[in-house]
Amino acid sequence: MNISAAAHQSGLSAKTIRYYEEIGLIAPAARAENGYRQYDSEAVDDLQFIARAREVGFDLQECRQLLDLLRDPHRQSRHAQKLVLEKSQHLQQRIDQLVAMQRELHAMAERCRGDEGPDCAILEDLAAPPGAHHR
Amino acid sequence: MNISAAAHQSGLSAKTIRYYEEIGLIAPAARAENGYRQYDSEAVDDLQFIARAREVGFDLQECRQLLDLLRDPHRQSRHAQKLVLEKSQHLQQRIDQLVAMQRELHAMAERCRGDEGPDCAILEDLAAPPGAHHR
DNA sequence: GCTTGACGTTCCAGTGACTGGAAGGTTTAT
DNA sequence: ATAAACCTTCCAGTCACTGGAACGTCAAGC
Repeated sequence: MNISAAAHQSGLSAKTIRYYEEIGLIAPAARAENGYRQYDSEAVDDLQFIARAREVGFDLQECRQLLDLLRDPHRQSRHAQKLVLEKSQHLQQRIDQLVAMQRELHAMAERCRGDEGPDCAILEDLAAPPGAHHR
Repeated sequence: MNISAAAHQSGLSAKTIRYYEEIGLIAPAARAENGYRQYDSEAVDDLQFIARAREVGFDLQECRQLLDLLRDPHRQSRHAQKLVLEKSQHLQQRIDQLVAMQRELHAMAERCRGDEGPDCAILEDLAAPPGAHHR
């Protein structure tokens, strides 16, 4: 299987697969006589595994750890669970942050008349946020 | 006022302020005789405006637009509102994404025993996500 | 006057996870 | 023969900084 088929099957781009190989996240692909990379179903499994881990929010360093666990017959499932739990907590924090931002944006947009005139609650808020105290 | 005082007042780092100057987001600061950058309260206002806009999720390109609006006496508040509304919608999409990820992580962690053994629902899920159909 | 430490300056490199593009080789179909 | 759709490598750029080197400046204490 050539790289673009592997890309299609894994949902990654060919560029991304080459990049993963370059940084050593996956083993160098076998090569055909013409120099083209060849992928078998095991290689595609790895790519899918990574794609899936990326989708749920793991960075490449964490993908590496997960792959290591996947390949380790003596692994302990609590190690994987720890990774997931930590990621889940970080994600929750990030979500809380974004929700707070979103609320502020929403509140700003509400207070802005949004007309042809120059008076704008948004710009005022950004210049002197509500709750900031003046001298 | 030297750069570190301006940094303190705006909540940005000195590095970041120099960077903003370098990319032309803010006007080059006045210089003292010794070459040190000098900031007056107007300059600090700009920095605070940017810091605030960054906090609610605007990227530097959008900060530039907001600053342009702030400085334009003939601005129309609907332009600012449009920026905020679009940002708010993007943010909501991102939040929805992250919440979906978080739910999946949570579900995975729940199903994993998290013990000393190698059997791990997490790694299985990542290898063959629930809902994926096999050949 | 000397040293020390905390400032300030510039410039260069690196981050993460790709993405785009150039310049070229290969394969397949027309 | 030629076009298109692949593949290859390598280099540069993205975004918003951050770290560090190498150097100049300033204020305080001895």
